[in-house]
Amino acid sequence: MTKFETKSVNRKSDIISAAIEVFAETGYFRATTAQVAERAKISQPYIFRFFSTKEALLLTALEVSWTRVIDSFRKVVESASPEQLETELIQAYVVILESYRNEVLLQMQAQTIQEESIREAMRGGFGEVRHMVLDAFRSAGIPNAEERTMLFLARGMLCNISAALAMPELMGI
Amino acid sequence: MTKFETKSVNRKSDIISAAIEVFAETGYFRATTAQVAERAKISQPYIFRFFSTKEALLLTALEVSWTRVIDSFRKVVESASPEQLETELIQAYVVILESYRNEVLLQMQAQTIQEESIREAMRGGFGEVRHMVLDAFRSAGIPNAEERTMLFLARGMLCNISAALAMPELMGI
DNA sequence: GAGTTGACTAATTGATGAATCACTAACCTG
DNA sequence: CAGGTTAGTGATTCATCAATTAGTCAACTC
Repeated sequence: MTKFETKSVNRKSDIISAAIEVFAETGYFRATTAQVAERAKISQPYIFRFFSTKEALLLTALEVSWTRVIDSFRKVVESASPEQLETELIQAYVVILESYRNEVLLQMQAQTIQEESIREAMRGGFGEVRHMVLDAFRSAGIPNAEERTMLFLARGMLCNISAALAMPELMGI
Repeated sequence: MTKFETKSVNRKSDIISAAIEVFAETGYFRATTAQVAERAKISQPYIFRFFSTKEALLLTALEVSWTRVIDSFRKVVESASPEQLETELIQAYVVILESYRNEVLLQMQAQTIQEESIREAMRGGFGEVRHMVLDAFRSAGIPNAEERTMLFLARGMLCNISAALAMPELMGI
């Protein structure tokens, strides 16, 4: 592990973190690569050493944000008792909403981008979460697992909006 | 009603309709006023006779889209029987999702725009819908009206995502 | 310690966009 | 029909952005 490699890896994740912040705050299309670079404390062209296009950076940022949710839920699924499963999943999501608000805001933005590569990434992330929750509900012997999964996801999406618009009256958790 | 006034009104609503389409398809920040003008079959500068800024046009487009939902729900609330209330509200929303997809996509975009004027418009629209549904559920004697309203809204938001990402497996209606 | 490699940036490019300006043509009114 | 008003546009402005190029400098290699 040379000094170079270490820096390089850090730079890449610096850029991703900066991109998540700037994209979430400003909006992906309005945000500029110069703003991302400034936040990451590098020069603007240097972003393109790690990401061939701005869109490639967005896709990586989305992957990070979905991994956050999926890993968090997986831990709950692997450890929670059947009775506590749904409660703990909800708690895990609340933690994400509070600690990684920008990642959620970025996912919400990406939901409306009509670009096939991005829609694919979003379908992938959403589908994986749904599948994991559904399997977990079934394994826990929860009746109407299909319906309960849908309601769980639906409440999550309403929480997103509640957080994004600062409407606490919608946060029914 | 002179010929002038009539034309002028038509132009304005032409522009709004075009803006809803173009903003929804392309994304508000990426979409250009030239694209909106082309869709409305007018010149680009002429947009600014009716809307002082691009953002003013967005706000008007959002108002139109919220009016669509609110008027539609009001009709249901004023006519439906207590037993059929929720079912008919859901049906009304499905119609909107199918017939005015672009307006819904625009609302979804606006949910993530961190600009106070836009957040205010979104809070206003969302709040009015919530209030109307909650009152109607209470008037209909539905138990746990608060909770049922939340679930109704939550399912609606999941339907939006299902439609936006083309994930029919999420459409649980 | 000459030469190579890797980290990083300044300067530039070629497009593009919101908004303004200056204008024409049609219409309407007295 | 003269003077004023409305509908509408071409051309321009000034700013901005993603991406490229060409390069600097420090560190490692042998």
